[in-house]
Amino acid sequence: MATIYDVAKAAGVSPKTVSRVLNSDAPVGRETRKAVEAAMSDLGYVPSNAARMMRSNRSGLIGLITGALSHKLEPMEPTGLPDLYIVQGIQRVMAGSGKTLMIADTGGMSAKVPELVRTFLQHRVEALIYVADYHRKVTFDTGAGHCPVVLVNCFDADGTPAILPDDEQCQFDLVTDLIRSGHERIAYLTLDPAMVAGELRSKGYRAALEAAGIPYDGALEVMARENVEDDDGGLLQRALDSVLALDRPPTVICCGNDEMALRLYGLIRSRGLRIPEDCSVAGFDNYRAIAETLYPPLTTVELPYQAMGRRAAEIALGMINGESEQPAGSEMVPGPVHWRSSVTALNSVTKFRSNTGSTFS
Amino acid sequence: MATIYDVAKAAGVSPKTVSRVLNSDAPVGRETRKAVEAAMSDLGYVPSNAARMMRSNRSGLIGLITGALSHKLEPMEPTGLPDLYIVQGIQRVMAGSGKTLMIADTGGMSAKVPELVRTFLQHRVEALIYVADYHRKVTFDTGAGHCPVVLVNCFDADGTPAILPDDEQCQFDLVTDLIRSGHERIAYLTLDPAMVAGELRSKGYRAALEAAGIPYDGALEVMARENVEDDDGGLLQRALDSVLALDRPPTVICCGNDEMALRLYGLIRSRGLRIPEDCSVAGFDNYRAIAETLYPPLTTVELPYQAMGRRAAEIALGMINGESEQPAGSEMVPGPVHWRSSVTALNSVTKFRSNTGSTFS
DNA sequence: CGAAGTCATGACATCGGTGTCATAACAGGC
DNA sequence: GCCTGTTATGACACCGATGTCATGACTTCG
Repeated sequence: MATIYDVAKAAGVSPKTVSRVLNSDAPVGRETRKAVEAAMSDLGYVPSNAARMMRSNRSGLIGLITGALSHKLEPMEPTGLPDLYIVQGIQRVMAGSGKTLMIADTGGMSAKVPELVRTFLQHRVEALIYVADYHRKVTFDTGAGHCPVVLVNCFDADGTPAILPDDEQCQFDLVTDLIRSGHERIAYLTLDPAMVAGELRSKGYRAALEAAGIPYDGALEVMARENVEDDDGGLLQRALDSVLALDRPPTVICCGNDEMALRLYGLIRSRGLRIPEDCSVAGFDNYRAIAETLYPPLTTVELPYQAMGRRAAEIALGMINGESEQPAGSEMVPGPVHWRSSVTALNSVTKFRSNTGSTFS
Repeated sequence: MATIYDVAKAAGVSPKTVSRVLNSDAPVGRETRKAVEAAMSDLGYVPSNAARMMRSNRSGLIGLITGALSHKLEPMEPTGLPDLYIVQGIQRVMAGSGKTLMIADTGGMSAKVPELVRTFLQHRVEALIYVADYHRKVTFDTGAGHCPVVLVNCFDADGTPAILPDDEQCQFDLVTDLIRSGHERIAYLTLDPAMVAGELRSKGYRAALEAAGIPYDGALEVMARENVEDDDGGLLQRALDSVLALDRPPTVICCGNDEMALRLYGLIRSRGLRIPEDCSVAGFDNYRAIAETLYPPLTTVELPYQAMGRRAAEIALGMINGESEQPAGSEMVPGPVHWRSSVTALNSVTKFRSNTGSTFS
């Protein structure tokens, strides 16, 4: 592979002049420039980033660690691909930034992360972005390497900058919209509260009730999914029956996610109830394969994964440029409520404006 | 960031000795080694790949260019994610090879490819892999840079090594299995033959008939999908009616892909026919969201995208090591037939063994 | 016309590792 | 005791760019 010396010799100039043509950081005579450019193209010269980096100490690389690529990709598995969306968002911002994004996949084994970090540090990446596949707490260690780190869809104990989905705000917005449309008896069939997302969503649910002055009724909030392998759905059935058996049964049932709503549709109908006339249903995730396909289409709320990715990329770039001193800690990104016909309005208000940019479809 | 000189000074040895500890390419005294290792860990030393590369001229990098990450990811869009599967296959092989895979996404704009190639060449990647999103012809130019290139899911005019799905063989296998189960009047509603995949599948269909000694009837092979925006499905309806109206109508209808089969199910039933009793149906792609969900489940054939990715990675590694001189030209990878109940057996053979590793589910 | 400023260019050192060769200490064989 | 061989280590050049400084030619201004 041709070097800058080969080009210099071929053009009859000094290497430094070739360098000046490459970077246009100093004036070069017209004839000289032409000769150099001709030599470069003759020799198929491509400058070496490695050599360039040794002087400048700027690699132009951003490291991205994720497991998004190794997902099973079973299209019918009712799980979105949150991390893939996040990666897309990051990719989009980086593409326009002049930095080169290096993506490394864990292959599903988080034990490989330290090795990948090491490789990235050897390449002197200017920032590291770690994308988790679901909202959770992690420990992310770069060794002693003091490289800017941004966590996405996860957070650690050290206050590393983190971009997180605002599960709480989303659930709050959804329940608030339900209340505005006249619902007061609002059940919530929750995910396992051991999951970060589950706990936050519950908080949002209660906060929305409180903000509206509706007393919290513990009987309306029931765990309906355990984070275990052999969850056969019995938990959901019992949860549904327990809220339907209340003296004042709910007029709407919120689900921990859209998948749960999908199964709930069948259970509710097998109890002889109509959706939404006898019982409204709301989900969480806006997993469109479910939400738009169900009849009636499902009211749900969306976590803004692409936007999270974009935001993470912006923060990483900002840290590189030293703009933001210490973005310190986590940043929540809320997402829109998708209002569909699985929820019926109980009051006379036929139209209302949400404060959260809800969409109607 | 600490350098090898800092470590040397801290350990009271020469930089070269530190280098020897790093690479264990020469004996080092036990005490010396311990001192060096202590210094490295104290300083959080990480060797610079850039500097290392300058001497060795081996970057340890493989460049991967794809559009897989920027797909729309609409889960209900009846299209698989072939290139994402391919990337997974490549990733898997590379992870075990000691090379670092750099993934660059085109963001859907193929015009950005030359720029990405240039960036990769600047990083002195040892090989370049280009993954296309559907089987097609491309031109892929690395400039004068003589870097090994492997194309996946596409091919060019210059005989660049290419890994391709064996559309023809797959369709051949599927039709052959149909014939074995007693079908002789086999219709084929094709994709637009302007598509590479469409043409190859048609060839496979005809070859299977010929191999079985069944005369080809042009009236049974009808184009049912044009590669245009406003394809409203009318073409498919007319194609179906034309084959059903024949004197000897088909006993089984093959579709250009699973999506077409999905729509065909509805059309066939609206004609008052039962599947598979009155008319069997076969698809192409094994797009599981469709094939496994339909009732009855769809017999179809799968293109082996993951395997293609793995094979491409192996070939790239082989070219780097100079093993395979010139793998020259393209390599076809066949995939398995998935035999499901959308096809009924017309003969008395209840069980048969395919020569192509069919699966039964 | 001389001083100062701009333009175009080259010599040389440097970044952080590693390959080559030299050196020193010490062992064993004759 | 001398030669040869092994082990452990260092000095030094080099990979391919670029930053710094110097140089010579030419322009401009007072």
